[in-house]
Amino acid sequence: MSRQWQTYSVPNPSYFLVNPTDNNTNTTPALTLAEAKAQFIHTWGVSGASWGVSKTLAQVHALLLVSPGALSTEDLMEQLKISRGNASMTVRDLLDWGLIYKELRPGERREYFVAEKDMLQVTRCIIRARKRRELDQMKRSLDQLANLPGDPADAEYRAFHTALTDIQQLANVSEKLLNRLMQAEKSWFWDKFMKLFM
Amino acid sequence: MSRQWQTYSVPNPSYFLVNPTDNNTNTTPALTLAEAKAQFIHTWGVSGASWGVSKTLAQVHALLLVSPGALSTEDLMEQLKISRGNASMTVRDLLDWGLIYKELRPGERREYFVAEKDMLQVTRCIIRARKRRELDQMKRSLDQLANLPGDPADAEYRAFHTALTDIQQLANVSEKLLNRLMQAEKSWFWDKFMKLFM
DNA sequence: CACAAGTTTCAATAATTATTGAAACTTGTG
DNA sequence: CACAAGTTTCAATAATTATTGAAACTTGTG
Repeated sequence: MSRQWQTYSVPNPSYFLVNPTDNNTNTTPALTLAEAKAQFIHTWGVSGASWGVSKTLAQVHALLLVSPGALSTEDLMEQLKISRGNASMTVRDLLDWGLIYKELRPGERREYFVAEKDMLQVTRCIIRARKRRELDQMKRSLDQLANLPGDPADAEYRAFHTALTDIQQLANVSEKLLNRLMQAEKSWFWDKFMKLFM
Repeated sequence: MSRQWQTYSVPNPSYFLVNPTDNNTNTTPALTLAEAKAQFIHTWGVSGASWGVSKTLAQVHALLLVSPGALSTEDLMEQLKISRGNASMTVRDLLDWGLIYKELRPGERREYFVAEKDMLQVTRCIIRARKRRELDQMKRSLDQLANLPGDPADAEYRAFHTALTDIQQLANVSEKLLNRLMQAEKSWFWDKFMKLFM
């Protein structure tokens, strides 16, 4: 089993080939489930990195998302080939984001983790965390700059003031939109929202 | 002049103090315009870094946004204290994103750059570039994985398949929402959109 | 309270990403 | 076509960020 996971870090070009161990009949899948998982984890890691999260964080999340049961720190270390320290910190981050939960098993000291599987909920968690880190932080900085008094006849001042108020306006709209998305009920999301926008 | 810009790289705590060169009457601003600009450029750089763009890219963009006229590569280098190579590459990136324009002056070989000042347009450019880099890229990878055939009685397979189709569904909605936002006319944006969401 | 079975922390290090700066290139003009 | 005034490229380096792994810590149990 553990051999199959090595493709997490080094994606294997044979993904795109027919599984060499089957007889190549047209009913067999081109990918085994384990290969597909590995590829998904890789993809999710790359996507995560292009957002601001570390590759490992995204990969742990991906692995838990596609795992039917809960996994322990030990499992994560082994399957993703990461160190104990890394696993511990990553898991803590994911708990903070609200993307995974601890699962305690009676009589066991070891902790297990399950992913939040409801994608709408996942989206909310991500929006909440990123909004706090990026938008709210920025709004605070802008507020004290936008109403700097100055001479409206000065082109330098006008350019500055216009740019800042425009950005503030945009930030306000974004904030409201994000708040709406976060509150969204499943039904609201799929009904009103989807129908409106398509 | 050039001394004032040093706060771009090392934010100066005196931002929050009354300008020591004025007489501290209550009609004088707490910040000079140059200080406020420097602080804005710093803020925008930090925000940019928490998205996926380099600090320099965000700062060049910020500087051009608050500059009433066009600036040359030389101006950018001097005001942001960056190297010629860095300025050249950053400017090219910003041109690619569509966030700035070249301004050619008859009889001069030197190139000048102006920022797109319409924030709605800026938003569109950013959405377009990021969507292409992140969402479209991901969708492509997921498509080939989501319809992997398998045994629906296998919990491993079910978990994988459910997670992937859920993510695809979410990606589709996101794509449509982003497309809508990109098409949005100014009037549509402020009327329909803002009113609906507030 | 000693110990076993875990988890967390954090300094050192590895990996990645951004930046510099000099050399190569481009382009218009006498 | 030589030169001046710029721009671009890219290998070397600096700066930043992620990861390791060993030591410190925690917690439940005999």
